[in-house]
Amino acid sequence: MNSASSNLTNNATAASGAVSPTAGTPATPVAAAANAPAAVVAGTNTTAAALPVASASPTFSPLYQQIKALITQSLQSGEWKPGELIPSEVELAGRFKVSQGTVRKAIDELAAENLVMRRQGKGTFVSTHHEARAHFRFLRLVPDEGVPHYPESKFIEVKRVRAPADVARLMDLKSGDAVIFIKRVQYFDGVPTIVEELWLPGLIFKGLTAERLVEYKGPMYGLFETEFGTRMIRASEQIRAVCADAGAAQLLNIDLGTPLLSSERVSFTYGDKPVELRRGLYLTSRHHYQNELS
Amino acid sequence: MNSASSNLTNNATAASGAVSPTAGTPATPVAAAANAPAAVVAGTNTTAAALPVASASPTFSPLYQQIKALITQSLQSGEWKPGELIPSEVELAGRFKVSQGTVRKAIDELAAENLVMRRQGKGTFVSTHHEARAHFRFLRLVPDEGVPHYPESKFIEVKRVRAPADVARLMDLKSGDAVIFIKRVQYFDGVPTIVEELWLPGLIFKGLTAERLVEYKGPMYGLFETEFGTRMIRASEQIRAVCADAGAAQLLNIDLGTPLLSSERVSFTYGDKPVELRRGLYLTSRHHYQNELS
DNA sequence: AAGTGGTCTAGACCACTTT
DNA sequence: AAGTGGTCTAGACCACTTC
Repeated sequence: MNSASSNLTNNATAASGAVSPTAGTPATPVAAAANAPAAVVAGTNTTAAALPVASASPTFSPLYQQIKALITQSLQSGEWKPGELIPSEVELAGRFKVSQGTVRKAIDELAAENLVMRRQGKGTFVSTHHEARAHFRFLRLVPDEGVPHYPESKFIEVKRVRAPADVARLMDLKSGDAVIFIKRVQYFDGVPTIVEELWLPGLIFKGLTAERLVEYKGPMYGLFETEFGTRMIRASEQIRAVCADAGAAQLLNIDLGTPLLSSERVSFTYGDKPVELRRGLYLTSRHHYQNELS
Repeated sequence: MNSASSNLTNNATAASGAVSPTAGTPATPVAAAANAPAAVVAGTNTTAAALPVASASPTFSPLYQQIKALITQSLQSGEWKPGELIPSEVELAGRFKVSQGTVRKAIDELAAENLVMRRQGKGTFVSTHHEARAHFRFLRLVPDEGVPHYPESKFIEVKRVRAPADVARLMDLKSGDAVIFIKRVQYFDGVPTIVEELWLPGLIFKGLTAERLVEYKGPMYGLFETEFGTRMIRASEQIRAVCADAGAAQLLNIDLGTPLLSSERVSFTYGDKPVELRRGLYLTSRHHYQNELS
C-alpha cells in the first residue's frame, strides 16, 4: 500500500506553500525520508530563487516523468490490469502529492504511447488487446478490397525447444534456453495467406499448449495478456521480398517461387524487454501491407 | 497583418475577471468586433453557468484547436517557411488574445505531427526536409549492416505526360490532367537497389526539369519544399512482394524473377491533399524495409 | 448531483541559448 | 540580462457519463 510519495525529487520548486489559499497546513506531511519530495521547500519567491538542490541535480527528470514511471510500474506489476479503470487524476494527484496537472501530463504521454486510454466522463483505462482498435496496430496485412478483418488460425505445430543462436540473440536469451515454438497458417476468407513461426520465452509462457491456442478465439496478444500477464506494447519489423520455398508453397497452396513478403518482428513488453520473435511469410496477391508514414 | 483574433469562439468561458488577483482590471479589453473572442463573457460563476452560446454551439471546437488551425494556415500560406523561426508562444498568445498555455497546447500537437520543431531556449521552427532527422521518416529501406544513409540518384526519364486513369484517381486529379513523370534508379554504395517512378501534379511542379533534379543533391522532398513550396507531411504506403520484370532486372542488374519489394506511396501536403504518387521496387537482398509498430 | 476527463487561464520558476 | 521553451501549481469552468 501507499508506497507512493517515495522518492520524488521536485527540481522545479513550484510556487507552493506561498500562496496556498486554504489554511496554513503544511500541505505535504509526507514520510519524506532523504531528499525533499514534491511541493515542499516553502519559501516566498524571493528567497527560494536559486536552490542548489534543484540545479545541481545531476540526473534531472521532470516530476511528471517520475509520476509516469510510477504509473508504468503499477501497470507492469499488474496492480491495474488490461481493460481496468485506473484511479482518477485527482486521486493519483493526492497519492503522489503533486498537482492534477502534473498527473495529467504523465497520463497524456502514456495515452500517446497507447498504454492507457482516456474516456471523457468515465475515466482512464488500461489498454488491452481485446479491442478492435488494438488489433490493427499489429496486423498490417489488409485485403486489397473490402474491409480489414481478422484471419483464422490453424496451428501446425506447438512445441518446447531450445533456442537456436539467432533466436536467442534477437530475444535477449542465452542460446539453448527453453523457448516455445509455434507454427501456424492464417486464412482470410478461407484462403491461406500467412504462414508464421513464433518463438516465446519458455519461462514466461510456461503452460502454453496447442489446446489453449486452439480454444482461444481472437488475436494471440489477447491470450498472452490475460493468460500470461505479458502485454506487448511495441514491435520492430524488418520486411523483405523472398521466394516461396517448398514448405511455404505447400501450406499456402501456391507455386514454388511465388514472391512472398517476409517479415521478422521482435515484440517488446514493459521496459523494452523482448518477449516474442515472429517470422511470417505473407502472400500479397490479394492483400497488402499497409503503412502510414508521418 | 493582424488578421488575428478574427473569429475565435471560446466555448470554455474561462475564469477571467472573477478572480484576477491584481487590480480589478477588465483584463481583456480586446477590440472585440463581431462575436466575442477569448476570455470574455465576464460574469461570476453563478450566472455564467449555462450560456447558450457555449453549450448550444453545434460545431464545438476547443480554442487551442482553432489556434492550431490558424497556425497551420500560416504554415501552409508560407508566412513562415520551412526552417524558419515562428513567433514565440508569448507573441502568438498576444496576437490571438489567448493565454500562453492555449498556444502551447496548439503547438504541442503541431510538434507531435512533425509540422514544427521546438528547441528549448531558441524557439519553435518550421520543420524542413533539409534535415537528417526528417530524411528517414520517409526512407524506410535501410542496409542490413552498417548505418542508414541516403542513396544516390540516377535519373532515367523526366517528362510531362497526361495522367493515366489509375494515377489520376489516386492523386485526386482528372484523367488526362498534366503530370510530371520521373523515373530513377537509386544506388546504395554504388549498388543499384531501388527503381522508382514518380508522378507529380503538373500544375504545382511546373518547371521541374531533369537538370534541376540532377543539380540538386539530397532528398527530393527537400527540393519540392524549397523550389515549389510544397511540403509533404505524411504518406500512405501499400507494400507487396513481386517478381522482377525485364525492365527492373536490367536496371537493378539482377536476374529476371528475383523477388522485389513493391511499394506504392501517396504523399500528402497540408489539408490532406495528395501531391505525389510514387511506385518503387526495392531489392531486399542486402537491405530491408524497417518499420516500428506502436 | 456527483464524478471523470477536457479546456482555459494566470503566475511562478527552471533550463537553455543568445546577447 | 533578456528571451525562449519546459515544468509545476491552483482554480474555474465545460463536456460527458453515471447514479
